[in-house]
Amino acid sequence: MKYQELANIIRKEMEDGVYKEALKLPTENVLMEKYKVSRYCVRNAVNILTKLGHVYPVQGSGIFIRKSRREGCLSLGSAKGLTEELADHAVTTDVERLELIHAEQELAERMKCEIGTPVYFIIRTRIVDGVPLAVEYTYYNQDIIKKVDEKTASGSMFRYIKTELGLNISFADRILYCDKLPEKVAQYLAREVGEPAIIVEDDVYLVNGQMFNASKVYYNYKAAKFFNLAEIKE
Amino acid sequence: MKYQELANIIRKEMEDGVYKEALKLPTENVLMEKYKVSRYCVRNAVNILTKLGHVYPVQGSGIFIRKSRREGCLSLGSAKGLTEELADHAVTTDVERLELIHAEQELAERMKCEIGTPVYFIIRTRIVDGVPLAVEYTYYNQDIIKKVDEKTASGSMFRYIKTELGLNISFADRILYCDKLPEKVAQYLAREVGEPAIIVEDDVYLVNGQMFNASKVYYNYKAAKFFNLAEIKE
DNA sequence: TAGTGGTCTAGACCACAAA
DNA sequence: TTGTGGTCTAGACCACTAT
Repeated sequence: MKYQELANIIRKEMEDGVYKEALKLPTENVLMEKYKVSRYCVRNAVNILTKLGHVYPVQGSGIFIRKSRREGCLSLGSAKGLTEELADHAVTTDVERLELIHAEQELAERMKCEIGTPVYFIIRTRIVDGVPLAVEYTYYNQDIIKKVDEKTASGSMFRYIKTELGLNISFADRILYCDKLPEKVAQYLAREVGEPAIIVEDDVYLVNGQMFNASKVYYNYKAAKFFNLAEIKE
Repeated sequence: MKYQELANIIRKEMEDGVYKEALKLPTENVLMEKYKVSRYCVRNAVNILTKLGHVYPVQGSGIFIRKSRREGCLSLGSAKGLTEELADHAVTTDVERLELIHAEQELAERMKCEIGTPVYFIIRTRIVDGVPLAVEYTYYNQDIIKKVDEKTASGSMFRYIKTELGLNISFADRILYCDKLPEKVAQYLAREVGEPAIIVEDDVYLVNGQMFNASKVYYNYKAAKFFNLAEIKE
């Protein structure tokens, strides 16, 4: 995909401060000329950067660089796993539990699979720079994710699924709410029972529309902030 | 915009159950033929529906209808104000405070305006179906939003800004985290001090890139859930 | 193999901002 | 008035799914 690569290139240039002076990207015409691509590619690349919150185009005026307040925040609009998202930090993982179970009715419904489907059930504590950040309760459909062992579970599951298994992840349904920290989770996080906790539930799908993963993650409310870019149309 | 209208039409048809049987939308070719538009329009319309989480296209296979778990949730990816978002419910608003102040340094920085700029400061309690859902602390740049009175503040500010003032809202930076409910907010929400609360901070921009609104909203954790669609690319 | 959505091109006109 | 991004068209080829 030319436009995805172009987006990466421009992103890199922005990080290197190439456009810091101008506060803008070059015009579409200049970008077309510079990278010898059609306007379609340029506009798609800019769309990607816009969705990521790096720029905003203004009709008649230019493509402005945005400085958002996302520093230190986890992204709600893109999901690539904690390991990649916090690549600048030391992320370690304690696998508290890893077993192959069979989906009973409720789980089968959530995971849109048959009752009795083999499913990996994993509990992990994610520790960032020495501080417990989150506890994940997560399920993987074993018909799709054939093999998970302690070693893979202690690393980046997303990377494993993409590069080792060659599967293409597409999108995630995400529900977010707040509740009091239950006892078991409080222990994993080394915090007090009844404290506030942010809870994020994800349903994750492949490009072919198959759901392969469901999860419920409790975040340490002192350590976790989230960022999102909301569109307002019409 | 033809494709925005087309998206609305298809959305309407989906609501009316036109494609319920097939579980899919018609193919791009059929949609082009049916609505006499180019492929560009069809694909843009489908993109809108995809971003809203209503469909997902699968290469080689079709455009599938999605049933997400968003029922009863507030959207994080689109921001159109509580009044519109909860159009099915009875939303009432108590204006606790409304005054015109002048931005001191900290506020001026956040709102990207000069120190001393006149700014409306508003506190509102939003009540949904009789239950206090949220308390908003919000600031409007008076250079842009010329006039706010008690009456407008007790209704939909977004609708007022769009239809009365004719301004085009574009996007919002959104930060979300969790904390213990402070005393004053607990009173407005009629809940206990120290309970969990979801806090959402928005910076809202016009299409010309001007920031006109900053807000901090405390949600009743028993009543508020949020939904978002996360993309996973590369 | 036929049909689907994904990528890409070239070119036109429109709406808005800045000079 | 000029230059910017926004919308729209027509047409080509690619990648993937179904059969």
